[in-house]
Formats: sequence, structure tokens, C-alpha cells
Amino acid sequence: MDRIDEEILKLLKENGRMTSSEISKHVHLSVPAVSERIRKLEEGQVIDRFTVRLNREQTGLHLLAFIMVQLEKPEHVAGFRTMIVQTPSVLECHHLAGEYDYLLKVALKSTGELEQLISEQIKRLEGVSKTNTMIVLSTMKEEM
Amino acid sequence: MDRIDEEILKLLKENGRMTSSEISKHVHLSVPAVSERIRKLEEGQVIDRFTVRLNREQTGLHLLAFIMVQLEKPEHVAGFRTMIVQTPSVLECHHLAGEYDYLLKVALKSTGELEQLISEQIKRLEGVSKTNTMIVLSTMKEEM
DNA sequence: GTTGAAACAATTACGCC
DNA sequence: GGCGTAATTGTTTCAAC
Repeated sequence: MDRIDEEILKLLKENGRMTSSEISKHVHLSVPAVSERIRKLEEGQVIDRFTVRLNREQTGLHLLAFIMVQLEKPEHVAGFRTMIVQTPSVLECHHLAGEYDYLLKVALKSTGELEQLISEQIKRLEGVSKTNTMIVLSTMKEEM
Repeated sequence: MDRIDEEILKLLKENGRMTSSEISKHVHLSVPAVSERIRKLEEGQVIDRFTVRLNREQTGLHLLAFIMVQLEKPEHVAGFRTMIVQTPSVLECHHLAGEYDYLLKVALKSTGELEQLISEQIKRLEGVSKTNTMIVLSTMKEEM
């Protein structure tokens, strides 16, 4: 990972479909050299994967929220985990140190969907003792 | 946005560099038809952009945290905003409804860097009355 | 790392419904 | 508007160095 790799990653972050020939013009390297560097960045797991960033608003997901969840005992983690993985509206789930055990980032169509998620999916789970929901009004920055 | 568009988006989410000819085999459409659909998804802002997802661990960012920030008065927002935009370790910043005004997602190399971010950048700002930091132990799910 | 040829993919122009 | 085919153009891969 040298300066050129970092430059390539920066370009690919801005446009993941930028061609190696286009990148080669920026970093002043031949096309095979660029391709090989990208291949190695993928192989070395620096690049997790190429993906597409969707506009949630355009797909009807107008509501973004963070839900903090407290789980009573570790034996309830398996059921919680299953629910998280199977629920597409849960974008992120982090295990936390502190008062709450998990932080969920969820994208939904409406407050109705949020109510349903909290009442019928999260709070219904065994072991969920407390939740705390933060509604996002607007997003200033959102990167990976 | 029909079923085929959704299938294309699903494939591109998994691999943003998948070629149109590869996609065409999955959706049973000609290559120009696939290219045109992708172009329109970009034009119609459903696709925000193509990007690359990096492995934070591999790039030395071993610490992930969420910081909730309370700002006293709206006149302090401008300075806060500037700091957020200029700080690369801040991956996300959401304006919240509730007790805290902002939620930050930050990726750092160490707790030392976290201490520095909180003490020397965030708390030093005018108007920051309270912060609350949640350290991420592990991440179960992280999508866009 | 580079270059150049071969293989592959995207784009364009067209006709079709 | 949306699609397919075929020719052109552009890009990547593979070999040799």
C-alpha cells in the first residue's frame, strides 16, 4: 500500500466503475500495472468489494433511525442475531460496550414501519429489556 | 423500477464491477438493454454512485465508535459542520431528534485517537454541551 | 514495471414492435 | 418507450521482455 494504491482507492471510492485505462491516466502507470494493483488490493482484502450506493429516498425509504437495544442475558443473542440478519430494513448492527448492547441502523418507509419493527420484531424477542430510538432528521455525511 | 431493475441492483450491490454482459446472462436481456437500464438508474438517482467498500481493519482502523453530541444553540452548527466535513475519521454524521442533536460514526486507529478526537476537536468546539461515546465491540451487519 | 497482440466488453446505429 | 442484432470502438488480459 503505497501512495499510488491510495490514489487508486480514492478514485475507486468516487467511482467504483472507473476503468483501469481511465485510472492509468491519473496515476501515470500502464493499464496492466493498474489492473494488477487493483487485483492485489482485492486479494489482500483491503478492498472488501465493489458495490453500488443507492439513494434511499428514491427507493421510498424516507425514514432513517438508530435503535439502541439492551439484551438481558447472553443466551438471547442467537435469536436476536437471526432476526437482525433476516430483516432487510436493518442496515447495520453493532455490538456495543456500555449501557446498551446493540446499536441498529434502520431504513424504513414510514413511522408506521418503525413502530412495527420495534413493537413486533424487536420488543417481542426474548431478553430485550430496553430500547431507545433516535430518529434521523437529516444526514450531513455518510461514507463507508 | 421493475423486477429486472431490482435484480440488476442486487447484482451490482454484490459486485459493483460486474460487467453488463455478465448481468445480461442473469436477467436474460441483451447487453445494450442492461447498459441502458443501468444508465437510467444512475440518471434517475436511484444509483447514487458506484464505489468500493474497504476493509477498515486492513487499513489500520481498528476502532469503531458512535458519538452522540448535544449542541447548545443553533448558532454553533456552522462550526460543528465545518469540523465534521474536514475530519476524515468521521464516517457519518446524522442530525437527530431527541436528547442529543448529532450522532457521529467514527473509525480510528486507537483509543488514543478517539480521546484526541473527543477532547481536542469535538469538546473544544463552541456550544458542545454534552457527548456520549459508544464503543463498537464487533459488527454483525453493515450495509448501505 | 512496459509494450503489443488477442480476447473481451461497451457503445453506437439501426430496425423492430 | 423498450428491446435485439451487428459493426465499431474501447478495455482488459496475456504474453514477452
